[in-house]
Amino acid sequence: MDFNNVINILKNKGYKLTNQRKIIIEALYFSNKPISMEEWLQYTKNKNPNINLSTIYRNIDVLEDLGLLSKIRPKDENVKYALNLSEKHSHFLICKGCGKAEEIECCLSKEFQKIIDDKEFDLIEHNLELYGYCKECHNKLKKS
Amino acid sequence: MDFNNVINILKNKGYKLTNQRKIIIEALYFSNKPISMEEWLQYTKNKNPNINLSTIYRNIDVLEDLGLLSKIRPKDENVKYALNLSEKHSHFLICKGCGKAEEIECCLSKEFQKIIDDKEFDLIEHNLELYGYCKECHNKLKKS
DNA sequence: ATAACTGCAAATCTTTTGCAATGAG
DNA sequence: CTCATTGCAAAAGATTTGCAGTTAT
Repeated sequence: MDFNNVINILKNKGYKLTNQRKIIIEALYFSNKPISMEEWLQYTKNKNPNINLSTIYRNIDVLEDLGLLSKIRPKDENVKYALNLSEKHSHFLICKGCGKAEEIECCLSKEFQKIIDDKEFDLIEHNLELYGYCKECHNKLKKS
Repeated sequence: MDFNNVINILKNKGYKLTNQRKIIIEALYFSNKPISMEEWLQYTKNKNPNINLSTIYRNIDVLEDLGLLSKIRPKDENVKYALNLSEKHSHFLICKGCGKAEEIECCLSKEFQKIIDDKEFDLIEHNLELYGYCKECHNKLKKS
């Protein structure tokens, strides 16, 4: 999905495209990894120093309403945000080294599914975050 | 693992067993579901009205140090806490109706594992939370 | 006895909100 | 023109911290 698609989804739902909103979405769109609120604010302030924190928070609501936002909540760090651009249900492989996150498609194992079925549990949604080191960071670590 | 085991783990690491700490741990131990900070404080205040919020927060650090704490962070609710009593890596099936959580053992699917291996991603840890309705809540919902 | 622990109050950090001004459609 | 959006400042909520007094070992 390219950037204009995102903007169209926004407009089709009746939201206005303000300069701030465009920058706020760009920040996520052009980052190759989920970003913290601090990084988000920094990016946007670079493009428009007047952008206010509360504007970002309000746009989080907008992006959630559009179903375009992924929130990632590592155990030991602040929440991070990313655009959710694939229609398929997916999860992130998150590198503990460089922070890069890659979306991968989800498949709960059959064994898992069986356990859940046996309990007659009606599964509605799930959240899976995978942490480790990407190939590049792994190689760097080995060298040092 | 029974309650005394938990206390022994605590003492073996050199922590003291104070009245407050005992109550704080009891609250988690005797709850059949992960509890919010609010519920946690309420339980402890019932047993000892002087217990302070910051004491609970400080004991979170202790329990984490002991590797006994699970934090569950639903998308739309506050963090919830539970004791992590099984040695095996496991995850929670969390009921959106009654809040009850059941630990289940984890098994990432082979397909999943293959995707990760193909990327040469060095997986260190993962976090999986499953939400839905338990049998009882599901039945109740159907009736109404 | 003494080091760990706690309560309290204040500090810090994150997120939300009311309101008046601004700007997109 | 009109209503959504924004900036600002203040509020609310969550978590942490310094300190002096208390308690388990």
